[in-house]
Amino acid sequence: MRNVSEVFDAGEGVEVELRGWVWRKRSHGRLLFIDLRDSTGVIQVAVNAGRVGPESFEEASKASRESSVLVRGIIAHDPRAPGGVEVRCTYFKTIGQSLDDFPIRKGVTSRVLYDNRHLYLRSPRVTAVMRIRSNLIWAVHEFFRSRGFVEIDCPTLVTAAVEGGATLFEVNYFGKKVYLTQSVQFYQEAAIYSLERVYSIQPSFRAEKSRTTRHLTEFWHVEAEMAYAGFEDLLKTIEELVRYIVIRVDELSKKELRTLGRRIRTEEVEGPFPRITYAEALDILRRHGVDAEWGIDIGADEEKIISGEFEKPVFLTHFPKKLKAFYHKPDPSNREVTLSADLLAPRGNGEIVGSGVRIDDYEELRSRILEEGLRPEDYYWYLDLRKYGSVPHAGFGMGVERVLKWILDLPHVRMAAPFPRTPTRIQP
RNA sequence: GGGCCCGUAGCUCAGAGGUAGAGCGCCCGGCUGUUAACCGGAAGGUCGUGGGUUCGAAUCCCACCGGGCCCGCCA
Repeated sequence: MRNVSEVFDAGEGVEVELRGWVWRKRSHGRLLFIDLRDSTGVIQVAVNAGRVGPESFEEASKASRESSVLVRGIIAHDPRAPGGVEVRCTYFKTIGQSLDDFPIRKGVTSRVLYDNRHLYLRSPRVTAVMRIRSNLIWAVHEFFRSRGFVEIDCPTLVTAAVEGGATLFEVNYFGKKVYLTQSVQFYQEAAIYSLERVYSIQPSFRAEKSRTTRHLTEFWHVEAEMAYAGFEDLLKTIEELVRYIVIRVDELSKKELRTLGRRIRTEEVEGPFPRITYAEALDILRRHGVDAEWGIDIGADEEKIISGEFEKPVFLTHFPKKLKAFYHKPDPSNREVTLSADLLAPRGNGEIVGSGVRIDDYEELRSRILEEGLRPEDYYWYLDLRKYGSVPHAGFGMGVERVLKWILDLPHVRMAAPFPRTPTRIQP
């Protein structure tokens, strides 16, 4: 019997030894209650001066919040205890005393919480989110592995942008200017010529000073690329991935969801996800009184209106060429729009996936690079891929923290990252 | 890059021209069934920084610094 979780499942009268940290303490003089926290949960320990030796009682009295302690005692089922179970202490020893100014307390602002993220990480609710995040990553691996995808690790230091617009973090590389990656897409495109179907789970970096509840400057990016895939294959894969991970995370995280008091709305991913084209989206916006001319960007306000029409994630497809990066393949039936799709999460949670069919023809890709005012020599190896046995292919990227924000109803993506990076926060 | 807002005790905030306040936390004392325990007491501040107006500035004005929210950009 080594952890809190096991104690809740064990029977009355069993002797137990626990190691953990003092989460809260309530003293009644000769009786004190300690809420003991370990990696699996929190349980009340009752330290009664009449039942433990004087040395143990003295240690328990002096143990401050967050002290690490060793406790031995007897399991008792008692309705007065939180959760109905407590440990009646027979022996208490402090392993590491804590200073008396532990900064994580009820009522502090998010600034204090994130300035002390290294300590805030100990809170049961944060622990639960981190376990759910781990389950989500696990589910992503399960999904891709079961479908013949190979995981590939791509470089973080790169020389050119993938996205035209997004800003890159500059790094001094032995005197040469290089950048932190925004996406591993180009490297994955190189890899499909041998592995055919690849995926990666890596950090991506965006130097935008985006101070919103859905932006981090460093975020974890699930990306995949598939040889021979067309538009339909692409949307089908994204939909099945999102459905799989939501249902699987729910299965794997029952206990953590109880700790958070959250329910994952698995009904949101049942059945096919609605698909609407950019042109149809404009119609919806006009019905809501938005002056939606062809070519306008679908911003946060527009996304909220559109996703508000549906209760499931919704694909927004066929964006105009000029709104998308140069590598997006035009729709053969209307070359002004691209075979691209963004997935908008329900309840105003915004874009969680960006995807598209890639241009596979050398000349077409080269002329698009020139049209965007970019230099083909910067993309020499990316262009090479279209010279030697090019194949149709498509891929997508999904933001891990954004998915967690959506399914757990988090107010901010920073809650989904252990040590979030934002424009104003780089420590801890 | 654009717009709005906030910096007063360790934390959360009130005070909006007249000599610095509360709650929580810490510390001390009390308490054998608490659930963010409770009760009593004590300590704790050049009011973000610099300048200006005024008999007098936490309070009004200017600049700077730090932070938050929304938008743009995106996942």
